[in-house]
Amino acid sequence: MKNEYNHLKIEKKWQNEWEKKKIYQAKNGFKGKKFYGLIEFPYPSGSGLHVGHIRSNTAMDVITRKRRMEGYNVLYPIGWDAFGLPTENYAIKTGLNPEKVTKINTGVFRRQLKAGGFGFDWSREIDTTDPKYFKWTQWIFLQMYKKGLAYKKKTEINWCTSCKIGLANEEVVAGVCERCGGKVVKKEKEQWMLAITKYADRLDKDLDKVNYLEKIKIQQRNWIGKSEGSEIEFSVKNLNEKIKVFTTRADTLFGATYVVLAPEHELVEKLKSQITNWNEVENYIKEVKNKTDIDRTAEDKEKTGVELKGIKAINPANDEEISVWIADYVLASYGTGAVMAVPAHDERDYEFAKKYKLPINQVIIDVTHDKKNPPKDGLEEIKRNTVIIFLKNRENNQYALLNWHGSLEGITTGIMGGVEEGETFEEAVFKEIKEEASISDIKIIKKLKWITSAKYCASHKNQNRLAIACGYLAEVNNINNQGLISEEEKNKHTLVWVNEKDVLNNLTPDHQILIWNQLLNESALVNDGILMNSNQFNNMTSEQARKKITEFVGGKIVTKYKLRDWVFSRQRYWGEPIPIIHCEKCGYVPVPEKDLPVLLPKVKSYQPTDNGESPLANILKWVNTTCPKCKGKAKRETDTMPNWAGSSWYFLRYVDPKNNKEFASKKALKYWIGKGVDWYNGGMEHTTLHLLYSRFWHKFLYDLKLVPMSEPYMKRTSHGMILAEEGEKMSKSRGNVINPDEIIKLYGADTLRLYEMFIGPFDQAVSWSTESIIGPRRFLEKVWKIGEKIGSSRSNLGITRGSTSSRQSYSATFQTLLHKTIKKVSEDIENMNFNTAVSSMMILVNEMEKQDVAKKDFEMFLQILSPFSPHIAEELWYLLGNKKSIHTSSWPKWDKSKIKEDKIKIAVQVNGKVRSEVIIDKDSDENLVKNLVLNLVSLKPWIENKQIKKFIYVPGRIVNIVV
RNA sequence: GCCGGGGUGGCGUAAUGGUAGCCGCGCUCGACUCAAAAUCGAGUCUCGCAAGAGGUGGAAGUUCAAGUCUUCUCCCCGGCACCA
Repeated sequence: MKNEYNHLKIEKKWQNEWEKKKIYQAKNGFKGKKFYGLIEFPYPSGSGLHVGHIRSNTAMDVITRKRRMEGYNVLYPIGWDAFGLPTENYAIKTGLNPEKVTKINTGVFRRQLKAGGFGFDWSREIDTTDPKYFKWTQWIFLQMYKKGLAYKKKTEINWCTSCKIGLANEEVVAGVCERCGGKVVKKEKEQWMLAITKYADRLDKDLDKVNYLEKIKIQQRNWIGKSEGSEIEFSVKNLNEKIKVFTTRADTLFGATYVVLAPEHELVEKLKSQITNWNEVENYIKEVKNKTDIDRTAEDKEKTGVELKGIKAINPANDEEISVWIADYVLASYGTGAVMAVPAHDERDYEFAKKYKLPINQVIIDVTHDKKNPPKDGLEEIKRNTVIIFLKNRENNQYALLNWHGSLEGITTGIMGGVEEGETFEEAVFKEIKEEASISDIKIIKKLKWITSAKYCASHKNQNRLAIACGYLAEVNNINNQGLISEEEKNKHTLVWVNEKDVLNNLTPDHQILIWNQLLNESALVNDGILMNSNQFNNMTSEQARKKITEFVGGKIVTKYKLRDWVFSRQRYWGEPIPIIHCEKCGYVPVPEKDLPVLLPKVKSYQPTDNGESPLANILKWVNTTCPKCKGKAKRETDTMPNWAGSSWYFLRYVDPKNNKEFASKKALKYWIGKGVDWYNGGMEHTTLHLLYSRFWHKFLYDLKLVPMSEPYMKRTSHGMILAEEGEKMSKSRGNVINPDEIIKLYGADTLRLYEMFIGPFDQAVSWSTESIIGPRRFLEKVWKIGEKIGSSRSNLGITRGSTSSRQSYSATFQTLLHKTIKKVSEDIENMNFNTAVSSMMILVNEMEKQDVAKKDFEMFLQILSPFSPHIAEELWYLLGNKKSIHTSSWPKWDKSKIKEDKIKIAVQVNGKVRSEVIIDKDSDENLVKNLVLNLVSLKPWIENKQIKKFIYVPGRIVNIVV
């Protein structure tokens, strides 16, 4: 009798069985090889598990299941990152206790994750809102405080004027409060900060030690934003004040024609009495307060600013008097909060200078290295002044270009030539147009503001040339006056006229493309180059000049980071209380470690206060306390920690989750995290904040010798999101959320897991498609059928039909495929190419359907399937007579000898087009292949009566014949 | 705007620089059925009767050979420090 594949029955059955047998619990003996696989623990939101969780959890589940079968002691833990805004906002709205809400939500998540069949070690479940857990979050904060890494600083928060509540950036939508639409302003508040910038250099440098995806390292490095630059002081005229600027382009100092301060810069207030247009300045500062940093620096927005009239600064390089401005594109938080503006060589300064008609002085000559004729090492460099002219015929808007012949064949340029001794640039323009186009009646309509240059090798003269060029736009007054071009010039080049839009398609030298683009649309020259208009520094390279000029003006070379210190305060209820007590006499006093954890008080209302303080500030019974030092009256800190706190060290707690003496024992840490977590997978969206924060905390703990290694994670990979069918984010408000419960009920967890592994490349975003799930489901039904057939067969071999000879041919072809598949799936899992692993198993099963399969071969297939679809694999495994779980069996090894193929089919191309195929021995030599190929009948029409210029044979790959 | 990623059939996608479209969905036709579903078989990039030609967002380039490498350009997605 046949059983239908009933996922409901077998999935529940095995989930219970596994829990009973504890097969996924990590062994605690601290012996043998171990593997710690980690996923980001979920935030238990009210909307339940997202299908995206299933994707990332399954991926690490597949990896850890494979490791377990490879004999590792595996730790694959789970927990809840449960403090946070949504729960608190829900509590404010409903009056329900956030603790209760969290209990309900984690209950839903736990049930859903269990239904997914994940091999988590549930005995180590943690919850960041559990006092036994956050006691240690507070404890680590106190260690930071003791080391001077936690400090108070005035910063700005988003303040909703109508809700009277501090808002997260996310809650500010288009400048207004997300919930009430009220006006949002910046409000100053003293907040706790963590000095992550003290670790900036190590956070950057130590990325070399770890195995993170390259794009993750790049993003972290960019976020940390290390840059070498100079600090230079501009004195304020007639006043004993200095403006310190940070710049990475000290080489352009002679071109600094004004200075810009951030509107918040302290000097602005200081200079108030000297500023003659203070009203205007003050209004501007007010306006800026209502903008976010992103709005401020976005380059598509027009730059704004106000001059500080009455104030002048002195450029220390040339002692020139320059104006001083405030503008919102300068941020107080980066560098020194002031910049020197060099409009000729910085896009933003250029735009600003154009708008406010400020002087623009070129000090760097851009140098283009010709790619076709690059300068050669060791040759003499000859400098030449040149003109490059784009000549326009006004009648048809066409431009004259020269197609060069001889040694310059293939090159197309504008009209060009050298400026002779004693000749002006303009004279050279007229001369060259006359020589090369034989037109004398022209008019110069534009001269390029910048001088640019090109370096190339003039190979016929065996010298390198530096052509210093001036670009011109000229117009023909009267084309009818065109004379005859001399024979000599004709031999050198042909004159052609092309439409404006075709100039770029024809023009070949990069240098001339730059000049053309600049003539049409002038913009700043931002590249390094050679100095000009810079007195004794002329002709230096930018790189040399940065150092020399910084020295010359008494500045210093410094390293700056974009990374800012971490604002650690939240004016919220649902977070870890910051364990600090304010005593009027003693100042800030840390809560003694024996008094940890500082618990959240039980209250009825979670409404924030109306003065920007946390809801905790209203609970006087909790706030008022005694100072641990002087026993006098004192108040508790009412700010709580951000949700990032608990997630900065949670992976450490998993190794010893019930320890109440320390956050984890040394022994457990050494065994499990001796060299860091083995493999941490998470979302790209966590690359800059969570990942960096937890690396920072870990380094701090390492410095206290509390963890054995300076980096927390050995390997970091990332998953892509699952979007709704229409390619949008899934969200309640859009109503396009897929509930995994329904999918599991209808198709089974095995199918859902398999589908999500098959859906597309793991690291990329993909759209959900309920329609497509049927594919993986059909696949599992086929597997079920084949398994049933083999299981019910009497023969141990599992072969029910066929003669001896057909069995042999079965052995040869099928086993080759089987072992290739084992190899591919094994390797694909390591590289997270889950989609192609599933695809190759589908190919194998399609083949299995066509023939009888030996039981032991089918068992090997079940083993490689088992990490993806653990329940059905287990069920069939037992059905075939096995007595112990498939998940504790040994991962199958592929047999190299079975994969090897002697004869291969390769394509034969003629001029790059496939014209035929040929079957050859794998290691045939070229002559043999050539002989075989040239006599192919199917190739005759393509090579007959043609001369074979080249015969290319890439062993084992392809043949290409060039005729 | 800055930083990071991506663009290939109707759809999700595959392809160490070497026969573009494997695998899956959908669709078409056929078998089974009174019928439908399920299942099984055949087909499915475009144009063309065919031979063949064209084709991986667009333009140019390197190469015997480009989806893959280089430059430019257009479009889409993620992050931007108080969402997690």
